[in-house]
Amino acid sequence: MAVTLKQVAKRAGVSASAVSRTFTQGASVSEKTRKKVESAAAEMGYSPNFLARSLTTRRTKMIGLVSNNFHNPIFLEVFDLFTRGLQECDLRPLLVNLTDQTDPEASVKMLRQYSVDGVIVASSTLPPSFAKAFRDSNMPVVHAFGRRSSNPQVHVVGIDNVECGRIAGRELARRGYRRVGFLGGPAIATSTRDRFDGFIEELTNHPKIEVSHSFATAYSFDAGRSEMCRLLAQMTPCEAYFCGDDVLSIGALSAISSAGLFVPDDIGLIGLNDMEMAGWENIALTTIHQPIAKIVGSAIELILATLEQPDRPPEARLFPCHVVERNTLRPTV
Amino acid sequence: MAVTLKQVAKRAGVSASAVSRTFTQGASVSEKTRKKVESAAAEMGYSPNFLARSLTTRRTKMIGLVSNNFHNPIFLEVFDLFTRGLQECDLRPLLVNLTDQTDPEASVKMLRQYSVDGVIVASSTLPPSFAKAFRDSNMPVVHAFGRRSSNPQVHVVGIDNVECGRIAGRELARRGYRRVGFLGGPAIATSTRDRFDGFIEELTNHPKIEVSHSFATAYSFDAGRSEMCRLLAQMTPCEAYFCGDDVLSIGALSAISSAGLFVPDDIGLIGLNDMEMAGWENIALTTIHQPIAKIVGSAIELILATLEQPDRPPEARLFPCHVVERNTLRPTV
DNA sequence: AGTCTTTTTGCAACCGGTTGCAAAAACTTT
DNA sequence: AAAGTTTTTGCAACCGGTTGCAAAAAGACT
Repeated sequence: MAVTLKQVAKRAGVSASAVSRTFTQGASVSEKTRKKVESAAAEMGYSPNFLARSLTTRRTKMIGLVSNNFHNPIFLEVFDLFTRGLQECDLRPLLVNLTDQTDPEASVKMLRQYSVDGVIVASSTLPPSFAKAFRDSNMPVVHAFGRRSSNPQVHVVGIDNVECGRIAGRELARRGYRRVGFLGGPAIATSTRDRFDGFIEELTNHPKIEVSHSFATAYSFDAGRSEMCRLLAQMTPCEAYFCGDDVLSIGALSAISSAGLFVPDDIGLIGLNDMEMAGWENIALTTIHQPIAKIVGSAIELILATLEQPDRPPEARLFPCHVVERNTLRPTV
Repeated sequence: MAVTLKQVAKRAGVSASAVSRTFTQGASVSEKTRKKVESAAAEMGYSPNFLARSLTTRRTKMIGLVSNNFHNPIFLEVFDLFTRGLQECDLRPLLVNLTDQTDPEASVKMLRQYSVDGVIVASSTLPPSFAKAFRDSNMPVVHAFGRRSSNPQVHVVGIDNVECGRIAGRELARRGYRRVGFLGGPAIATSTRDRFDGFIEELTNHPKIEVSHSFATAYSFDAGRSEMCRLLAQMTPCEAYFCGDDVLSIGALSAISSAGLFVPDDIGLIGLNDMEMAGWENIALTTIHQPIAKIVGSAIELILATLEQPDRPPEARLFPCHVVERNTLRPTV
């Protein structure tokens, strides 16, 4: 059906190689034959078949984009940034939705079968071993929003979740809260654990502050809401909570107002991410800003570099985060 | 690097064809050679290269998923459903983010170069001609969330936007509002126009109701918020508004409460989509439910059918919508 | 055991391109 | 004009598979 190189060659009265060369960067073709080929190609509506080409060049310009966060609105921003960024580099994202499955094997196999040039794992909940499975199968891989491990095996781009926990702890202490809580995401998620560790660590510097914690079942509105409902039903809820991320915070916010309480007067809340929605005027969440665009940009940059140089030693790029003050924490005392 | 069919053939002591046949459905291989091949393949970690295969089979099992709605949270649900659904059918989504570009040419070319088996256009704002460009280039295509046109050229799956406009009009009339407004999405979007037309049409049945309208610049929170701010600054805002979609409604909601007004007491609001967020307790938007999962499922079904039978006549599948009552319209009089 | 069927197998051509290599063509230089 | 140099060209092999076809092997039947 589609026009092939050979047909163009015939029409232009040249060899197949000549046609191929006109369509490959930096190949040697005279201006004269190039013109002939180009006009023949234009008349016939020819454009080269990338997959056939990839067979010999060993480059498909496809990147596997693997994620399991399809319920956190921040990931729409993430996908937007990734797809735009990749397209600008002339790469095509092959999207893989892991749903609930956390075993990399099937994805590794599938992405190998499609010969993707590299893989970006975009998830804050998957363990480093997940990304490593791609590496072990000889694919360039970058884990975006991943966890930096002590001896890194794959490229990681993200934030220092432990430090974010500290920042949150410091911020609550600074505001004079005396009973604070950690309302985390799923307890198995690496990001949750790290944020928790940092939070606890920071608050050991403030021995007078009472700290408690609990975990929601997912990074989602509903999970945040129901966990906060549970907490409010207890004898003594905390004065302020550090929520695992913004969408949990928004769920918590909803639970609090349903209980007839007010933020920040009755209960303080600080989130993490600074997703678009956190800035919406009817939410106005005080939160820790995660520089998503930088993370995504850097992940793309890193995957590109790794395509050039596959055995580049694994690198961890962590970006600093900062508090964005809005209306869910009381003013400093 | 990767293991090839030939290597497996050698190891198993059979011909290349034998190996190929063990990995193709319904090919004729004896149990004995199949076993030999399978164990050799397992030892060497072989799995067939899909792209090389596609060269002869003319099937890549890749589907282009083209969208321009990366700022409306409902599209995260849409992408989740599409990716899951396609994966279940053993198809891979190659994601294309159109950003602001509305010219299909580049996407058509690119997806042809990658030999995708079919294309799903997921957008409520692109015109039918966009999807048609793929059809014209001989690719099976389904336009999800698209507009049904009088003589359909491509498959369309979605809702009847005109009817939705009518439903909204009817609902506002039923509640006894006397001055109502249409706060639409971008005026060029087909969905906006259709919803508008239906709304107006319905309200001509109620000559005593005053109707006005305006358009936001995008289907986004900010656009909804600023348009509603503008409306509230006018002499006489309406008693109730039909917003182009939920995310616009939520923006409008925010503007209203910033102005110190209350919903539904001072102003009524009805949205469209019934996205997850509309049900969040602190939003509780009365809205028209669009059956997204059905639309996506049906779009996938239709693209599958079209892969089998490419010249299947274009079909329009429109699903009925209904009002979901929450807290943003006053009770019926 | 010999003949006829059916199943399995390998050969070779092909899918749509790229690329090393040597020959041909186009320039330079003397 | 001949020789030397550089650029352009086509041939043929290859990338990793699939598939039509005819030959070989296996099974069924006298």
